[in-house]
Amino acid sequence: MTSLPTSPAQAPGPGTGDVIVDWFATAARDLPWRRPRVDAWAVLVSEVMLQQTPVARVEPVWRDWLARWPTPSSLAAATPAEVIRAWGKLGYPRRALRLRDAATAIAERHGDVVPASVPELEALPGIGTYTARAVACFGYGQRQPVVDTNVRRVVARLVHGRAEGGNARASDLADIAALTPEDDDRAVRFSVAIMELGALVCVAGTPRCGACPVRDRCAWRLAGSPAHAGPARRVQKFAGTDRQVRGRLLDVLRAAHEPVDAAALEPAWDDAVQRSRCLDSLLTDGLVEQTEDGLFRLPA
DNA sequence: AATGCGTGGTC
DNA sequence: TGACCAAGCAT
Repeated sequence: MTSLPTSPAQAPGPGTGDVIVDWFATAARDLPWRRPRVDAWAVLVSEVMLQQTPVARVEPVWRDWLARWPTPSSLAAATPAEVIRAWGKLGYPRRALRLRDAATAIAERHGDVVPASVPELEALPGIGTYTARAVACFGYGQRQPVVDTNVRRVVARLVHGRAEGGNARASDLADIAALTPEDDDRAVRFSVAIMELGALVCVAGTPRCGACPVRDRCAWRLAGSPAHAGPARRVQKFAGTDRQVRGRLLDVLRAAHEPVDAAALEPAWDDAVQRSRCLDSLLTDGLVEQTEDGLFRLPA
C-alpha cells in the first residue's frame, strides 16, 4: 500500500479558521483602532499609517491625528505642511499626502463618508488591494478576504508547507476563502485573527510554533519545517540612499517654520549632487515647495 | 515585475 | 554591528 497522496496545496482541514478565531479571542492585542465605535475613517487612517510601519510607532500619531482631523473634510482643509508635520517620523511621508488627497476625494465625491465598496476604496489615492479590503472588513464589518504580508506567510506555511510568504499571488484570495468560517460574523473576525497570528506567532524570523493554535495541522511543520527554497530576498539598503537623504532634508524643513535657503539644507547631507537630486525629487513629489524668492519650505 | 520610498527597533 | 524586519502602494 502506497502512502496517501499528498497535494502540496491541500487545505489543513475543516475548522481551521474557527480554531484561529477562537485563539484570537484570547490572544489579541488591545489596539485602539479595534475598539467598538471606531468609525471607518479612523480605520482607514490606521491602515494607511500601518503600511510598512510598526504598530507601536503608529499608536500615538493615530490618536493625535484623529483628535485633530476627525473627518475626511477636516483633513482635506489642512495644508500639506500641517499634514507632513503631523505625520512625524512614521516614514514614507508621501503616504501623508495621499491620505490627504484621499480625504479630499471622500469629501468631494462621497459626501464626507468613507465609501464601503472595495472598488470605490481602491480608486482612492494610496489605497490598494490590501487597504481597501481592510477598510471594508474592519471598518464596515464586511466579509472580505484581507491579505497582507502576515497572511501570506501564514498561508504559505499552514497550507502550502513553504517557509516564506513571498509576493502577492492571484491565488491568495482563494487560499484565504478556503480557510474562512461560514458564519459571517466569524469570517470578519477571522480576517483580523489570521493577521494577528502572523504578527504575534507565525512571525518572519523564528516562528513561535509552541504558541500556535494550528501547529498540529500546519503543512510546513508536518513537512519538517524545511528552510526556504530559493534565493533570499534582498534587504533594501538605507544608509547612503536617496531615501536617507530625503529624510534628512525633510527633517530640516519640518523643524523650520520659515522658508530656508539652499545653504540651510547643506548640513543635511555632504554630497551636493545627491542633495540636489533629492531636493528635486521632494519638489516633484509635492513634499517640498519653492517660494517666489527661491526659498524652500513644506507646501503651504 | 522590479524598484523606490523612511524610520527605528531587535537580536 | 549590521542584517533583518514592520498591517503596501505606485510606477
